[in-house]
Amino acid sequence: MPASFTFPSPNQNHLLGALPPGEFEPLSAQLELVALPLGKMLYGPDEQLQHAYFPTTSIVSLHYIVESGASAETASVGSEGVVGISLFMGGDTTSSSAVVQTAGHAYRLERRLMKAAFNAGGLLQKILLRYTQSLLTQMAQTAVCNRHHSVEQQLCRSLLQTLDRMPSSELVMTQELLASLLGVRREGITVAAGNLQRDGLISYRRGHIAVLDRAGLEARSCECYGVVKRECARLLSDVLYRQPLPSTRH
Amino acid sequence: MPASFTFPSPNQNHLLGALPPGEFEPLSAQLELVALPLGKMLYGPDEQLQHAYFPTTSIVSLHYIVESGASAETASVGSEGVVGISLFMGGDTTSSSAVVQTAGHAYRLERRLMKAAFNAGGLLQKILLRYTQSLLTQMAQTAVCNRHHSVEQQLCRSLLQTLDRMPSSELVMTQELLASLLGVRREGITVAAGNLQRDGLISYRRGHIAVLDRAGLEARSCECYGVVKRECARLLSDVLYRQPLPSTRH
DNA sequence: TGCGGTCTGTTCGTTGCCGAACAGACAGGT
DNA sequence: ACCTGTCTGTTCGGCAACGAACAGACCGCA
Repeated sequence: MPASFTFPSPNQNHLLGALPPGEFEPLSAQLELVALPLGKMLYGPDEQLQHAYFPTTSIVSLHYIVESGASAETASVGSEGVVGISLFMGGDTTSSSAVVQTAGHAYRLERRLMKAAFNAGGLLQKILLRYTQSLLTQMAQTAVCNRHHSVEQQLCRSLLQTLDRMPSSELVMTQELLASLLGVRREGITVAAGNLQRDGLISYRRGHIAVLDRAGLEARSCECYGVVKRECARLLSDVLYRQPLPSTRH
Repeated sequence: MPASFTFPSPNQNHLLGALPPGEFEPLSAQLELVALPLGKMLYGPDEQLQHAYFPTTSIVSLHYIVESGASAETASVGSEGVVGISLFMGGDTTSSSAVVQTAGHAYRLERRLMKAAFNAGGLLQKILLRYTQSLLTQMAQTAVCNRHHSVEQQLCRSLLQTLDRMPSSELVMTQELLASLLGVRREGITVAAGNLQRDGLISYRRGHIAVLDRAGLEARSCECYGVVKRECARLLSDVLYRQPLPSTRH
């Protein structure tokens, strides 16, 4: 990716923002801006998706619940992506579920309109395929990370990935939530977060985490954070049109 | 999926075999049958892919090597799929590598011809997108499996997945290879495989594993085996044309 | 028939995470 | 100001997998 590459302003969706005006205009009338509260399930396992969601300020976690009741995140989606891949890839359902991890907003597009927009070809189709490829990378890396990296490393990664999608350095998430995302015990997060706080990297109180030393977090994170971020940027940098959306939008 | 659904004969590639004659004919001249020896690396991390591979009798493992040197499989591809997704999804490279896990044959298609065939639309495009969706499921499930399931459960899953792609119940793989696929120590496989042999589910000698009790393996495997298999069948059952390829092909 | 390399079995101690249970601390509502 | 529910901190034992090192077994080849 070119050194000059930067992500678009964080209060819009990058995929939609990458469309040229001529392609965005017909779509804009079909998009509906919705608020996504923390914990809302956009779809569950094997459930017919009704909409695709293009997050702007929200973050959605794709995760899977095993028979024993434990769960694990397989990927997360923010303003750089879209939730509901299976609508255009085919199948209409997935075995995983999608849950709002950080409250915020998203544009949503009705099922059939999403399919039609994809099938129309154009830049949108190319962008969506590229994004799907980056999602593959993210899932593959999550698999590797779950196998080989410690809870503390994964916590750093998760915090950084969330931070990248937030306007401020203040994250709103409890240790309980972090534990369920990583698929570990809450106590494990308490210990790891305690270490990070002791060393001055973060500070937190009851569900609010402030990142004090971003570089420090990166140093203690596993390689997975960088791998996913670079790959995502590389895949999308040359298809992103990067014209800001009209400032009227939220 | 309909109860009557069965996979096509295992000595051909299911995706290619699903094409109607009119779509397969122009493609067939561009396909090249190649032998894939055990251990051959089809591509490495960030390496420009030169071909897409449609396995017939071979099995290819997609895996990632972490900085510490450890590795883990993120997905595997047999005759039900294709290696080289990124050629049509975009990006042309991935951060993972592809290594032959079971020797055999595959049809390969040169990079630009693969892109052209995909961009021509038609059933092939739809099939490839569906397959990509099933690959997403497989990777997500691998992530979850790595987090929550024991070595023995994962060993059972891995054996079953390999078995499904083999004509016989005789697998050719050392414990060392299985360990590197699952991303665990070889000793862990020795113990787990020892237990399975003691209980009469498998029997093995120096790199050859015979499955004696398939149902027993399924019972001791984690849910992931079934989830991936069902989802793969569901996604592909309604696009597979299922006309056998001419018997001249290998 | 013997040699050599590969594959498998087994031994230590160690460690990171789990499972359960409980105590304290903070925030927000009424 | 209180009370209640939620969030965080800490304890214990237990276990699965790790890391390293080595012994034995088997196969193929010379």
